[in-house]
Order: sequence, then structure tokens, then C-alpha cells
Amino acid sequence: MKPRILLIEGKHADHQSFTAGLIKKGFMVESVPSGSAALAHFEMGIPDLAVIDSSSMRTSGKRICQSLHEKATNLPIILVIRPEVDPNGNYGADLVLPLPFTMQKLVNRIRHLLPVENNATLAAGPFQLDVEQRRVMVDEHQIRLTPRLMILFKILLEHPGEVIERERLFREAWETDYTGDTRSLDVHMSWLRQAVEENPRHPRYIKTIRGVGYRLDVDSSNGHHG
Amino acid sequence: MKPRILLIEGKHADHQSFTAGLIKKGFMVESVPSGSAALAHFEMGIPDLAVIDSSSMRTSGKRICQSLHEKATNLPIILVIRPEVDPNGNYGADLVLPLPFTMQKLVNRIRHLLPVENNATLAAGPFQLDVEQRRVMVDEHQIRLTPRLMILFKILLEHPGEVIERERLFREAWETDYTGDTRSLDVHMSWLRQAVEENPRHPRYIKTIRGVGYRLDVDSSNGHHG
DNA sequence: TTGCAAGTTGACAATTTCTTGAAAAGCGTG
DNA sequence: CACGCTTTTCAAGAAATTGTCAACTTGCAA
Repeated sequence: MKPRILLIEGKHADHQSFTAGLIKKGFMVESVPSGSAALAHFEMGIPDLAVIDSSSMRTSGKRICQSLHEKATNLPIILVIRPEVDPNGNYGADLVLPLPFTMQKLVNRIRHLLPVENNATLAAGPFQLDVEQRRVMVDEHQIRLTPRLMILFKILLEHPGEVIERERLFREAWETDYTGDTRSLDVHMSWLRQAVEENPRHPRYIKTIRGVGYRLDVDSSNGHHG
Repeated sequence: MKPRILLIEGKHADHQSFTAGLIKKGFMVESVPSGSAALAHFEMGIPDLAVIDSSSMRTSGKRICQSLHEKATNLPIILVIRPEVDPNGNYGADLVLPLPFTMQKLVNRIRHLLPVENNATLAAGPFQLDVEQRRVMVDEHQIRLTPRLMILFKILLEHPGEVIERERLFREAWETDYTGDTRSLDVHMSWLRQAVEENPRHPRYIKTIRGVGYRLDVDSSNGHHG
């Protein structure tokens, strides 16, 4: 089921890109022009997350946050503000995001706040990853992963058996665009293998797909790990 | 069971945020416009705590406190007053809170006064913390903690095994927003280790989760403390 | 005032994490 | 096999985070 994002925005040409971008990323996006329209929209079901673009509206973001929370207590809210506004104020939003930012960053932040995406502990093969507690288990024992490795591993675990492109891994883990002029991804994948594979030189789980990216194989018919 | 907070307030736009904020923090909030309405509301059960916003009402806070206490002797009351009012007067409230303050502060104060949240002495591993008596035991002997350290330790003890983010520790212990431009939290955690760990340089209980926060580990499989 | 206790800040050390460049290894094709 | 290309690994060092110390501030009380 696609997560439903409610987009509350005035009329900035810029932000059509929000809509388009989010749809492209697999979200179901509903857009309304004001806080009151948002409340009315709740009749059709509370969305999974709301993004308020206060940069394009007269009404204060704080006020909208409040009114949304009255009707939908647990609704996560991302408040987009202009760069000159103080991001540390108490707006009642779960995240305050000053312009400008990349689409990728917004998507990552949304994913981070979506309840459905965070309560489950990811598991595949001998691996287990508790995102919230940042615990990683391989078979029976816990291992330590640096923050970046954790993100990379999470992405792989979210799509076992699927090839993940280098660009995507880089974008999601680094939140910047991949230009291919750095070996950081390779090095980190190497470290991940060191941490996770029994025999890093001949990885059984983290396979490289030449010229494309990587894939986490968990239901290969090989013998058992350990 | 969510704690039930009775909010007694006149009509200040500001204080809708009280309602929304408290709900968001997991309280069950009931709002009435006057002291007499509050008394009537008692028919539906005495709440766990009352917040009187005397800044938005004509009736004196003192009078409302008194009438509430007549019907509900042990009900904790927080009285919100305007900044120019003397906070040291005898109002009959358990806490007098001058405007302005952050939501976080209000929540902390409420938690502090909620009976249900304070009768238990927290315990985990070799540690014991009697919140009310402000006693901290490590194994068999009592140690001294400064107020701030006490709060920090309390937060950790309330969530053994869970990672607590720096921001959250800072918010709850300092009641201001964490901007990351101070070493205070680190220093205090260092002191806490000095006070609580056998070998502060290699902490067994208070683990740091780099880039995230700290975690109190009490059921590690290591040998016993002492 | 003085002295003490608690907290804050800045400097620097210790440690961890990340990036980079270069060399080595791997893969597919002729 | 050699060739061109991609990926892996290593090692050095840069960057970031956290720990600790000492000086300083603040509030309180004798």
C-alpha cells in the first residue's frame, strides 16, 4: 500500500515539483491549498503524513500544525520554511525543514517519519535490523555498524533479492547526488561485507552487479552461514 | 492508560497549543472554560492533574485552586500565570508556572507531578533510583548525584536498553532545545559515568551510540559489577 | 564579602568515521 | 592470454564526534 502524503501548499510554481517528485517516488500525494482544506480533506481518511509548505502561505505554519493535530493527534508533520526563518522555533511539527533541499532529502525525511515504515524490524536470511534501536544481528550475535553502514544495510534489507543501483544507494545514504567520482560507496560496501559476511572476499549475501549496483541475496541455495 | 489532564482555560488563542501539544505527548486532555465547569466535569471522574490557565480568566487562580481542592483533595494543580504576576504568592497550587514557557517544560512539570509516574522507584541492573527521595543506589551503596545528573540518570533508567537521542536528553534535562553547540551534555554524561561506572573510561552500562545518543545497558552478559 | 556547589564553556585529546588515491584483483570479450 | 573496464582493498589522513580537564560563571548561604 502506498503511503498517503497530504501536501499543504500555496501557489508556488516550485512546489509542483514536490507533487511530481513524491508521486514518482511511489507516494500517493494529495494536495490542498490551505489548512482548512486539509481538515476538510480528513473526511476522506487521515493521511500517513502531512507536509506543510509554509513558505508559500500567509497562515503561520504553527497554527496549521496545531489545527491538524487537533483532528489527527498522531499525524507526523513536516513543516517547510523559508531559509531565513528560525528552524529552532517550536512549531509543533515533527520536523522543520528549511528551504532549499533536494527532493531526495525530503523523501528520506518522509520515510523516516512514516510510522508504517519504522515499527517493523527488518529481517532477511540471518540478518535482523532494528532501525529504531540501531541494533544489527547476524545469526545470533549483534554487530556494530557505523551510521552510514547502517543506512546502506537498511536499504539492502528493505529490498532483498533486488538489484539496487549505485546511484540510489549513494543518494539515499549520502543525501547528495552521485557523480561517480568517489570510491566512498565501494569502500563502505567493502566494510559492510567485512562486518556482515563470513568470508568477505567471497561474499555470499552482498553480491555486486557489475556496472549497476548491489543485491542482497538471502535465499540462495548454498549451505548455511556460520 | 493515558494520564487524564483537565485544562481550565479562558479563550486565549495561544492555549489551543496546550491542548494539541499535550495530546501529542500522549495525555488525554479535557478542556473546560471555568472553575465551575471543572467541578461539574468531576462527575465524569477526577482527572489525574489539573492545569489552570489563570492568564486567560477573570476569576482568581487561588479561588479556583481552593474550590477544586474541596472536591478533590489530592488533585495536583498547575497554575499558569502571567509573567508580571508574583509567582511566589500562596495560590494553593502545587506548581505556579509563569508564562511564557515551552511545551516541553509544561510536559516535564506535569510528569513530575503525576502521582502514577512517581511512586515507583526505578531500578535496572545494579541501579536503583528513588525519584521522590532523590536517592541513588549502585549495588549496595548510595551515591550522590547533582540535580541535573539525577534527571539524566532517570531518563536512562526509564528506558533501559533503548537508545536515547542527545536531543531528547538535552530537551528533557535542560528544558531547552538542543542545538549541538555546547559540550554540556557530554560533560554531564562523563560525570555520570564517573559517579556510576566502575571503570568510567570503559563504561559498562552507559554506552554511547555515536552520532545518536546514549543507551543504558543493564543486561549485558559480562561479569558482575564490583 | 567569602566560600561552596552546580553548571557552562573552551581547549585539546582520544576516538571513530569518512574520503581519497593508488594498487591489486576480478570480469568479460576477442 | 591480453586488454579494457569495473570493483575491491589498503593505507593515509581528513573530518567529525565524543571525552576530559580546567577555568570561569552563577546562585545561594553563612
